[in-house]
Amino acid sequence: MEGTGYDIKRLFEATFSHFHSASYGSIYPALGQLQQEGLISLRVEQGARYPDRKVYSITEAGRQAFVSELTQTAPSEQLRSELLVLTFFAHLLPGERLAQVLDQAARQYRESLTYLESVRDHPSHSAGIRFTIDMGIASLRAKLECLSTGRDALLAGHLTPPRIDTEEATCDA
Amino acid sequence: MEGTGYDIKRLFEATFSHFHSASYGSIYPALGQLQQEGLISLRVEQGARYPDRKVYSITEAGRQAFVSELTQTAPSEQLRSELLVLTFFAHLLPGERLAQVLDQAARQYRESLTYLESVRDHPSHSAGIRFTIDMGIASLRAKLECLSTGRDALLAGHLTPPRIDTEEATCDA
DNA sequence: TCGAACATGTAAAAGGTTACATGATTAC
DNA sequence: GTAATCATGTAACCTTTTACATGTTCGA
Repeated sequence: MEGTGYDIKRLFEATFSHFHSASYGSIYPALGQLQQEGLISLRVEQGARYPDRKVYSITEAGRQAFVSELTQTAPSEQLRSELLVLTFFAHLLPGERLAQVLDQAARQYRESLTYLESVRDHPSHSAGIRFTIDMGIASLRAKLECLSTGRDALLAGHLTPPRIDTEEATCDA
Repeated sequence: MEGTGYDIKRLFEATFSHFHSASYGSIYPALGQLQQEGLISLRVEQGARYPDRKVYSITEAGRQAFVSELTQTAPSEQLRSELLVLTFFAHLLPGERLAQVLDQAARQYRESLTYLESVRDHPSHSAGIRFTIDMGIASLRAKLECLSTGRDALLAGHLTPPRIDTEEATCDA
């Protein structure tokens, strides 16, 4: 339960990336504030190598505040998918662009999926972390399947003028 | 292709809700700005009933700008799930709280799913819209399945002290 | 030697929500 | 009569990202 701002950034990129993100611009100020509030403590490592490391650890007060926060707040969930905005207006787009975007999305999903699958069985992972990863995996697989099932219907309905009730995207079955 | 700010809000709530959201605080200023830029035009309906309606329509310039926007930007996707943050730290939480949160999430997912399934086959929906809905449906179903499969493992691993390598969340199989 | 990784931070700008302020109408 | 729906908007606030600024060390 200790680490630097840099470590936190890496943690976000490695383990949180499929459900949360944070940049240095929010991490470093937050660490400073938490320290002032006594929720984390600071130890400076003046290593011979690299710049000074500011290693933060959570305090007992911090742990309590964290658990209290997790316990009190109703968990919200927000997503903002420009991919789906795009497909929503698929009829306005040139078919090539649409195909390109769908394929690019599939590639990214596959990449994320591969990554999550590769880290899933790390023995150091708690059940909670594994569950979190499983949710990501399940969701990605579903989206990939939907993408591959719906792709042709989307592109086909595209070459004809946008007739609304002739084609079927059979992802849902 | 015309409507009021109020209509847009409803559209977001009804059709966009599973992948985007917007509040009046962003819709109304945006409409004002778009109008000044000539991308949408304004017609005021002084109906006998209700306050004046400001009905906006997209202009030809606006349509071009919109398509251009959709074509140029690489679609980003960001989600922020406090539910998964919570499960990530499941070992810190009292079991009751965890169960309550998981069940609440399942309820919300089921509700969204029911809604999406109910609107999916509207004949007025284009293939693009249907695809968008299908992605939502697929994703929700996967998450629900993962929730129900993983729930017991998460809660079971919970009563014992957080031993890390004894339990299995078998959502991924 | 050159790029990636290590390491910290700030300031400005962007983007968004919440809460407020107002008021008619319609359905129960 | 009272709640929901219709309808518009602003201002303050909050959160977050982006871009900047700086410098070392390690591996190829």
